[in-house]
Amino acid sequence: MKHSREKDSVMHIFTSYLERKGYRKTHERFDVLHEIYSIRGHFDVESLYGKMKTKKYAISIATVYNTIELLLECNLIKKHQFGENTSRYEKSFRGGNHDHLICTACGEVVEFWDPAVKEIQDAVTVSTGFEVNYHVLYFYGLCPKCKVKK
Amino acid sequence: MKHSREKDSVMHIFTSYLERKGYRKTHERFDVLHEIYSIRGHFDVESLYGKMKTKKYAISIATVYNTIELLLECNLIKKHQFGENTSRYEKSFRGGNHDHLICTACGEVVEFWDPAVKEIQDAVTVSTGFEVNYHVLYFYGLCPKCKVKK
DNA sequence: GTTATTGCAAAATCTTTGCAGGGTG
DNA sequence: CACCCTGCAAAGATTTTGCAATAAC
Repeated sequence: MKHSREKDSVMHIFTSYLERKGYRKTHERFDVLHEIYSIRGHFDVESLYGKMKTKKYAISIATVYNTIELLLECNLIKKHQFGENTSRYEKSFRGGNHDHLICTACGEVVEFWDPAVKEIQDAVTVSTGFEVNYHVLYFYGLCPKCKVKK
Repeated sequence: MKHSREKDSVMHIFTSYLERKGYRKTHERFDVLHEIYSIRGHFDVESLYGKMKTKKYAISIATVYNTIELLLECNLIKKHQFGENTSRYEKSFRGGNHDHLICTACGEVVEFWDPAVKEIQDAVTVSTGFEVNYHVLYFYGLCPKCKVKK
């Protein structure tokens, strides 16, 4: 089990969140968080659960769903639904604010970050009264290579 | 049955699409398109199907799903998955490029439009060389009511 | 007439729920 | 030692599929 500053940070954030809410700090919850922060890129519940079963964690799918709910609440993960019927998630600690450009021809994904997204969020927060926790922004189009081909 | 230029246009687009693909022009398919273009805002399959049953259209849920698939292919509707387990759709013919705020507690969806999204798109276009065709932007959080409850 | 499409119901998939037992605070 | 959380399995909800009957071309 590799230790990293990132993992220590998210464990701490999760601990604080659980304490603030009066929720219990069960080892299952930390197992899920640990496992998620070992995954690069996106994952779905099925693969996460399967991975944990393989690693001999004793955990049920119900608890995985339960924990994911908590991690969403404290913004340690992001939920995506790309049009399939299964939800996908990704960790969102530092780097959770990047957005994506997707090439509809070859599928290439490029990440970018623009501070103006935060400005839009602030404006929308004021005008609608929502409390925004996170966002998802995708630009779909053609990457340079596919643009040339066409 | 009200006639509108918009409906005539989308019927024509759909007809052309079906012909080009060699698909059959069944009355069920046009019934679904007609019904969808009578709906303001978002809808899900359940409500669309229920509405059509009430209006005494003879149609099955399987055919509704089938037709929605075709309408997605020819860009006459857009599919959204706001975090609930049911997909939602909306017509997309000259639908404007509005974006969405989604309440993660009660599922409420509010539309907004901010010109800065286009500015980000232009900036990203320049810096990455992508040719952007369309985008999706969701802000997730708590609506005013749920914010108070919490 | 051919054959894609429909309707029905059953199946498949993903997620939630109820409840008894176990672990946290 | 109270009661929140877990695991299990069953239930729910949405979407897909298989197949005979129907209708478009």
